[in-house]
Amino acid sequence: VATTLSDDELQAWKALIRAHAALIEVLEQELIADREMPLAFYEVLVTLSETDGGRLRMSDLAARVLLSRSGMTRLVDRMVDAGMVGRDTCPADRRGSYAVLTPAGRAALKRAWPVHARGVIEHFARHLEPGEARQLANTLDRIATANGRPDGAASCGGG
Amino acid sequence: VATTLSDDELQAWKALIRAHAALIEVLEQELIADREMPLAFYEVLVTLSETDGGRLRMSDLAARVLLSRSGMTRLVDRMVDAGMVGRDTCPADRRGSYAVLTPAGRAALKRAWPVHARGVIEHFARHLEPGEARQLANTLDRIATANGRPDGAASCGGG
DNA sequence: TAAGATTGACCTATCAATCTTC
DNA sequence: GAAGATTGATAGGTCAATCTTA
Repeated sequence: VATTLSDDELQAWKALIRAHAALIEVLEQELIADREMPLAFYEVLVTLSETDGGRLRMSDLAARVLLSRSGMTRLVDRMVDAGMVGRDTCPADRRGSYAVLTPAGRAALKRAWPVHARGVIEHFARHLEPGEARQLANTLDRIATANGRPDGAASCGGG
Repeated sequence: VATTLSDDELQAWKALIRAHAALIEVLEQELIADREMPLAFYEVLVTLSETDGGRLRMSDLAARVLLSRSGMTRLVDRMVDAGMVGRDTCPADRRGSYAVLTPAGRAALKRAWPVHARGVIEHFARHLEPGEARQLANTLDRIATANGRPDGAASCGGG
């Protein structure tokens, strides 16, 4: 392992910070402007919609959306108020609680998804040259995995 | 401009989110564990140290560290409490206020920098193959710049 | 009237403690 | 006692309003 940071490496690290900040900011603004929905809501809707039955235990949901458990409790509170998800107890383990997509939640996702996809194309994918997307995905996935966030799920602190 | 998102593009975008989250988390934890300093303090110390005289107007500092003006006021409040920076009025424009590195701030940066650099090597640079750093810096800088965050400075909302 | 900085009100995240169930 | 979820206390951020100076 090298003991010094090359200029390219430092530039890459700084560019990662800037690119991330810029993208999150613009995508969130567009989603709020078009659909009055914060990115956090969108992430939860997408994550639930990818599961069978549109339901997930609170802990699992928190891990996939990179949030603490208590943070997820509060995020789901807000989404329940907005009518997008419901809560459901699980018969097998009565400690547990499910977050479940409501029909309104599915409808909201259906409307929000084109807005988000267009934003990702416009602000991110459009600036990649042929082959760069694959290369970028490869590199960043390797880094994420090496630091404990493989593709499928993730662990996150919180109580 | 394409109207659909390829799988590679979507994977790259998701990997960017995960890599960023993982890196920020581990680097912040290490800096706090070793130096009891949050990453935000570190960024301010580095930014000030790169200027002539170790001083910068509050607005300039906010722009470079990607924070709103009010956010920077509060961050500097905490750093003044910690003894790392001071405030100074500027004689030319008495509306303005400078944040200035104190000797203790310079000393804190001197101790924190090796910790941070080691973390960036260990968790980021170490996983890049030869040439990848340059490629990554190039790609991400292009995206950041296209979205309004060129290398030098940045604009940020806030009042 | 506008610009720089701060303050007030509020939002959303975390950590630690708590409640319920296993 | 341990695990899932929630709640209380608190940290740190934004926006809108305010104060001072240009």
